[in-house]
Amino acid sequence: MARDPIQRRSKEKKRKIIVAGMKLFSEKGFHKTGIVEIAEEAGVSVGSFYGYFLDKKDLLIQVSQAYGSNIIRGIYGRITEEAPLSGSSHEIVKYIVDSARQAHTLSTELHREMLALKNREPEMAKLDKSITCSFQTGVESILENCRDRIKIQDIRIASKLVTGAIEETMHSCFLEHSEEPKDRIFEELIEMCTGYLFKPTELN
Amino acid sequence: MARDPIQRRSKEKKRKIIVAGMKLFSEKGFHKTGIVEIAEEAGVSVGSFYGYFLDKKDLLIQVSQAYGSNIIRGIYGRITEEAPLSGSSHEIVKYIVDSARQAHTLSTELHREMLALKNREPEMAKLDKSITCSFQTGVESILENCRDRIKIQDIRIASKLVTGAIEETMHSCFLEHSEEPKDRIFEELIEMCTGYLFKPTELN
Amino acid sequence: MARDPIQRRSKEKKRKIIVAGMKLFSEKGFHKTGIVEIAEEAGVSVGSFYGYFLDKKDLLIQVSQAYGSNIIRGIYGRITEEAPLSGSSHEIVKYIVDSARQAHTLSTELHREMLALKNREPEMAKLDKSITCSFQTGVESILENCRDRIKIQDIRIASKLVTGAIEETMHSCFLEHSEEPKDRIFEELIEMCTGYLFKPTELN
Amino acid sequence: MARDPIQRRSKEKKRKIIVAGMKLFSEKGFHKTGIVEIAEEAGVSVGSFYGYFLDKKDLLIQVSQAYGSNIIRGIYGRITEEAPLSGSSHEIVKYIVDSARQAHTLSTELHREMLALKNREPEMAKLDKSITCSFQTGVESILENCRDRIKIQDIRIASKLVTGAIEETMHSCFLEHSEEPKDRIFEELIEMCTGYLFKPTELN
DNA sequence: CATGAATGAGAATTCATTCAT
DNA sequence: GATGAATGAATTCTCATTCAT
Repeated sequence: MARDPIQRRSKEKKRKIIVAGMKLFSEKGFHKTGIVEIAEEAGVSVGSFYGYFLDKKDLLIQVSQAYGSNIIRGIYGRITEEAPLSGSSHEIVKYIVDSARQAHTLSTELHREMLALKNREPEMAKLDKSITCSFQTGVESILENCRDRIKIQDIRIASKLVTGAIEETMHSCFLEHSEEPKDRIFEELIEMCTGYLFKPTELN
Repeated sequence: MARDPIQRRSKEKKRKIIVAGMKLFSEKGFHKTGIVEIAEEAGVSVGSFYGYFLDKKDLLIQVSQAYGSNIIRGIYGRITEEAPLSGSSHEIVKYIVDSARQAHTLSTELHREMLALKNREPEMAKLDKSITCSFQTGVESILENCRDRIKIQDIRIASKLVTGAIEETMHSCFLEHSEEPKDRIFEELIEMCTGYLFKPTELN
Repeated sequence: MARDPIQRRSKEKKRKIIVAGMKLFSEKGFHKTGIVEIAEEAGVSVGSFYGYFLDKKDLLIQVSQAYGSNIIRGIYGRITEEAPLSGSSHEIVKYIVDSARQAHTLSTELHREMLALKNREPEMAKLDKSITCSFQTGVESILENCRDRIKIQDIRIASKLVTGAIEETMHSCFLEHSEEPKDRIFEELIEMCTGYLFKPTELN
Repeated sequence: MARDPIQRRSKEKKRKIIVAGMKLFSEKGFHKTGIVEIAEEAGVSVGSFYGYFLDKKDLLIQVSQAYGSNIIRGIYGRITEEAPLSGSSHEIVKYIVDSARQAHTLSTELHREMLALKNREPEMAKLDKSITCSFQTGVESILENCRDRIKIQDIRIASKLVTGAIEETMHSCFLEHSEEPKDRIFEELIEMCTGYLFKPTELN
């Protein structure tokens, strides 16, 4: 019966467990990390663990949510507000790509693990979706805000496509270690997306 | 001591185990599938399993290899030869996207599981890479073959980008169940890639 | 991860397991005794077993140590202090032989098993050696204490020989069931040792 | 159904298996040696193994018998005939001790393993007994043959005692590696036994 | 509330023995 | 007779979860 931490001490303990989980899931993966280990890392007893979390999966979900909300709040959350809408289409797309880039620099290893589990655990999938979605929504509203310079009809689908392409490129750049220079790849990515989304600039 | 099957019967048995593994890993995931279960599904004794495979991970690798080589041989392998090079740029890209689509229709669930494990198991990652690579190489050579109609400079990087975008779209369409109509998405995908790769057609 | 029992309850549990091991190893031998059986006999879960012992071999070692220290402390340990040094040489040797006899009445079956394993398990051999050694040392110091009545030069080697002969006789009397009357054998044994160790008595 | 080898080829095969068993049991111990391994070492199929032996234990027994009869025939068997009865009592005992010494030089490791199992396997115990017995009987008849110089009354018991002491000393010298010089120990052993068995020489 | 020892179902793996070819 | 692949019971060990203190 996971209790809701009311006192400060409790909250602190729960936080410690989440941090420990984040660290260990990242380092060793979900399946290879044991509860005892997590408790030790958090400086907490096994019993306490079950005071705050239903089971190991529950911890994973909360760890991922913490990670996810970091990304969402920290980066995608502000994507709309700070977008350089007055800039060139190239600049706008570059801003979007850079945002994603920042998000993925955060904690590659944990992301890896989340990805590894989202296909089996519905909670995980939901979370992943909400992260992606928040990115997608951000892009959508940016595009909405410069609808007159936009070429494509269905902003929804276009956003999906573009964010998908960006995400994938991030993964292939950060999780696998491709030989191609990252910067060249990102440039091309921006090129592709700009060309797809925006009307050609007059004087180009 | 994994014996190497020489005789027909043995080969057949090994194949059965691989098929069983493919099925169960797809349905329940690697971690939730037990050896006994696999053996039962294959109509084989546990002892026999260990006659052909070192352990469960060994089976996973071989299952994935089987799956991978299916895709490679069956689809990406022939991508270059059968590409409609004389068709319009749109048709060419459509052909590429459709190939990917076929590959992913094959065994979505297993692919899911492979993806889930490639981040922890080096063997798995290698395999995934070789599949992706075979696709990428196919696209590269197609582009090579109509270089005069191609807009982009670096075919290598462009292929990577395009195959990445296509793969990602496939996954988001087949593994997650997006609400948007698949066909619309694929159309847009083709649009994006065509616009990026090819010079604009005269009479457009 | 064999926990070291600090609290009373834990110690009690560990003791129970050792007793169970002692019993079963004695009755059925090391190889034919399973962990589950041991746990059941001890009234403890399998998990608990692994809480206190690294594995079955670890239990064997600790069982043997317990048994060994019983013998050493209980019998050989006091051999020097209580030896009837003022008695006749025959009485002294009789005392030594009787001590050994007591030691071997204790737990013949387990001793059997220890013997059976000392040739393969270094830990076991070490233990056996330390038991024998403690006996030998005891004999040495007794002989030291009546050096003037002693015939042989090298007390060390003589002790080794004598304790060896005594041990062997014990084993052949207790482990195998010889037909000869034990008492006659022990008498002769005493005779042999006395004659070897001590100068002949004047009035004999 | 262990068949009795009639043809030469069969006999040869069986012999090979026994030799293989002897080697492997010596090297790795009974429990850690597998049937497949034995068959391979013997250059024979697993099926064939079961053509000649009922099970692994059966092989052990036969291996031990082969080993035992080697000792018996080769050494203890001839002990009586070749004893230097005309020599001094010291020479006679020395001859007995040397015989035992030879017997134990033969295959220390296998003997070790036999010892390790004789306490559990009745067949094994029987065999060990028959070896010991053959030694004991040999000693008995030697003593019988110089009864006039013998001090002790009961030759039977005295032989048992003496052979026991000799055996034990052999084991402690060959199986454990005592630091004391072997030759000194053997000299003392001879001393002890001579003193016990024989009347003191007049002119000594 | 906290603790961490206890639990025991479940998982992987081995290997003596059989038997179809 | 010979072969060696097949069998599956038996064994060891792990670890998420509970609960008495």
